[in-house]
Amino acid sequence: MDRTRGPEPTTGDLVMALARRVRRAHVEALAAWDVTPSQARALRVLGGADAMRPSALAEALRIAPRSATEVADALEERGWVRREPDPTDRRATRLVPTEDGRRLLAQVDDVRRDASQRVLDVLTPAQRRTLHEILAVVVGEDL
Amino acid sequence: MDRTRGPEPTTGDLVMALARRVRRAHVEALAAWDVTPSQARALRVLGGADAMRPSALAEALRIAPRSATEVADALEERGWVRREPDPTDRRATRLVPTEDGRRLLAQVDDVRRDASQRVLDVLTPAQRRTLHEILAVVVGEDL
DNA sequence: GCCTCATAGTGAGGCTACCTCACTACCTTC
DNA sequence: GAAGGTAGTGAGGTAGCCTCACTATGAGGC
Repeated sequence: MDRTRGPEPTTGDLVMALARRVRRAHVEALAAWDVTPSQARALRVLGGADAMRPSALAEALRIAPRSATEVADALEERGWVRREPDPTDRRATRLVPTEDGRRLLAQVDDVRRDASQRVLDVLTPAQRRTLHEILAVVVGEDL
Repeated sequence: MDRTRGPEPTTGDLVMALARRVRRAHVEALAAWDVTPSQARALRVLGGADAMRPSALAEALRIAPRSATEVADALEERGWVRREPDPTDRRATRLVPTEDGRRLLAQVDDVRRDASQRVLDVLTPAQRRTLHEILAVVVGEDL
């Protein structure tokens, strides 16, 4: 027995620990483009459709609508999305990725893929596959 | 083909997504004790030893020494750890969990375990075991 | 047409959990 | 006993969330 160690970490603890490493890898990898992980995440969701309302973005990202406004602000400021008035509802706004945004998305996606790969490279390919599958089950559709 | 979806999420994305859910479950579960997840995490590490220096805590948690000071402040303020002068080095401080701190740790650990279990309950027991094992390999010793 | 109620987005302000940099007090070594 | 390293912390900053309150607009009943 090793009395100097506390209770065993829960699976939740391990998830959190791994997430911190992934986040750091992403931050580092994305720094060159002046993109934060949450901006990249939002851009990835927005890139999946032609146009999207902030509220839909919020739902997909599982964040508060107000927070979606915030990330949209950041993306707009950097020229990666445009805000257009929704022709069918004058209260609403459509978030539309710009050409720059789509270009960035393509580049950044590879970089992020590499970064998380590096964090996981102590695993065998089979373990990586299994991990991915199990996570996909828990997480389901949206990020 | 579903043209409305963007690139497939990387394993890293899935880890981050799951981590957000675990974090929320923890926040919710711990709210009753006025403990934040990071405080619980630190307390768990501190509970594994009789006394620990802030710098050692920082290393175990993989955060900057300055940030360890911060979480130690929070734990001390709530009466869960004491700062004692290190008798062997007058620059140093020893962080020592109080009786209250150890009691809290015991209670909170169960609550956290339940919370992460709930997030993962769409998985079969075998999948949960596999997930835990694989994560343990990646994360290794420290949180 | 008007009234009521709901909905879309955002300003204001707050929080956690990190960070770097600069500084003081102390230790170690020569 | 001076030089250089180490322990902890004050000051100040950031990302990424949150709630609450507000405005502008839409939609249904009468």
